[in-house]
Amino acid sequence: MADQPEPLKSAVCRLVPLIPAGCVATYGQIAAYAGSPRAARQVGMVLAGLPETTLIPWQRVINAKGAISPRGKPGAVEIQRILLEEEGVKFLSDGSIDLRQYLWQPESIPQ
DNA sequence: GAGATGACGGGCT
DNA sequence: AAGCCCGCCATCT
Repeated sequence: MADQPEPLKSAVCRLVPLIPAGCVATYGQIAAYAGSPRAARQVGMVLAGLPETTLIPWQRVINAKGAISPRGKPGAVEIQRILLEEEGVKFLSDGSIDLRQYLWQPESIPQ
């Protein structure tokens, strides 16, 4: 029987916690592993909807340019940078992250 | 229902 | 190299 496609929100909540501390993943990467390679923006929407008390490491998700995505909420970008630095992620002088060094490269995705 | 918006990505200038 | 533009697609007005 054909199983329902897992809702994106559920997939995000399952996949993002798999990103190890000290690594980052891109929105597009999460979307692709979630089975919706064109849903990068929706991944951002799911993260935006998380409560501030969430245990999900949302800060490890950045954009494909290796930068923290700007957003409406003031200060949120700064917070994300601090959280990542606390996990050992180094930022370049232009405020971006070297994806060659920090991008999450999973060998397999457990169900 | 149509148009605007957004935590994106990739291509072109 | 940096910016601009366009495609994508769920949400919101």
